[in-house]
Amino acid sequence: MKLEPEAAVHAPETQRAGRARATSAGELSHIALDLFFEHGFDETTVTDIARAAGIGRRTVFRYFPSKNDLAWGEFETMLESMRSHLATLPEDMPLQAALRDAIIEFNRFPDDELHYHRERMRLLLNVPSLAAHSTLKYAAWREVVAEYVALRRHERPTDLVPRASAWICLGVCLSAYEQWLAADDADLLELIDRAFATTDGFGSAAAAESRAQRP
Amino acid sequence: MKLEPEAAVHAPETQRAGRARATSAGELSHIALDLFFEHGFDETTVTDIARAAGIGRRTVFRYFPSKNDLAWGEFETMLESMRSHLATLPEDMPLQAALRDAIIEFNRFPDDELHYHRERMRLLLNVPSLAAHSTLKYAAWREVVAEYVALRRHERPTDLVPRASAWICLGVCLSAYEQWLAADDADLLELIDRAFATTDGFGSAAAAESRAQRP
DNA sequence: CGCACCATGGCACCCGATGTCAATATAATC
DNA sequence: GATTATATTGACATCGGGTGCCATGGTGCG
Repeated sequence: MKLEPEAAVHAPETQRAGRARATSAGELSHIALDLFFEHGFDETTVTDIARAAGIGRRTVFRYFPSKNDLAWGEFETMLESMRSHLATLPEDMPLQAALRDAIIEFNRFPDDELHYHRERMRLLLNVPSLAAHSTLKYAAWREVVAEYVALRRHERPTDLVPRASAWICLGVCLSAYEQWLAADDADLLELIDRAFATTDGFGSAAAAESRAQRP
Repeated sequence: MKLEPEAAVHAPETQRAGRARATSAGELSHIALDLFFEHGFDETTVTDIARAAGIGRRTVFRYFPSKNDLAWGEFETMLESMRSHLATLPEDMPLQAALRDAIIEFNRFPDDELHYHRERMRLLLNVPSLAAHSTLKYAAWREVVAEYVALRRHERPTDLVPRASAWICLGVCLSAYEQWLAADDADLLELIDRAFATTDGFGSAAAAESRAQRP
């Protein structure tokens, strides 16, 4: 599983002065993940990873800001492609349909990467320190959703509805992921679809009722 | 703001052999929060907190498993009361209305604690390390919701709909909290109500559409 | 009193994370 | 090919959160 060098760096950086990198973020992340799978996340120290990659411990932190980020790999890149995918959707597409489409696309992986992706997600959702760290990643993901909802509704991304929509989308995704990890023959995309349907009627009755009760 | 000794300990523990506790979890949490408010979370070391409380650093970790948990205080106790509140709701109450009711109750605070609660939430939502740690607390909260939804739907708490519902409820709450913190004259409970309404129609169209497309 | 019991806190230690700095390697330019 | 600009690299050193260990100190009871 060879990755393009500099795959994680945002600037393509065709020709640059100075010493060439000894490794790439993608490569380093894979080395770390293999160790995590084999020995467990907490049992693997950054020193172990550095040794396995043949670089210095300090250098690991130059590629990834923290040990946690190693497990997340190139999430930022994926976020960016979701953002641009949303931008291509037609204005007249219903908002919910657009979100569903973008989220399904975000979670579509080639067959040969599915197993790897599954194991990675198993770590991210089950290892406490990783699950904790994930909040920050999810916030970035929600921001993408909120920005789109705000655009479509002519509001600010910080307004209530964009924010709440983003949270709901995240919840839909993660509950689908949880089911996916529990049943190894499940289809992730179909689960996301079903989770989306859960929001049906949710809140409307309660909110209407409440508005009637409190003048 | 004096707290009962052992307020955080589940067993009431009337008379116990052995040395008496030097402080209580509630008291310690308040001391820590005051320091966090004044100097910032990251700038406050556990040693500072221990010194302010007049106890040893090691002892702090005996009351709270981590520095993060100090900021959360007695969340588990609040969870427990939400669980028992849900248990008192009539079976024939619509599920969404029941959830809305329990969540509103969970977030009702006496006026004199509102300011304190606000500052605490501001920390929890904005300090990165606390926001990260919150995932684990939210998971426990969602578990309470999922258990109730499962009970009402005769499913398991790990099934898709209970899990997704719990996520949606959490999202509703947190987006309301965010608005509340941004506008200091806002009414938290009303914001939660409005956020609940956001779920209206969410997903239903998209999901139906999708089911039609994929045989 | 003496005993069992439990909280305390000092100490050493691990590990993740960060700043500094000198050595080194390479690309572009002359 | 030599020079220079630019980055990488890793060896320190340091800090703070978290943990195991164990002696010590306070409490109630027989």
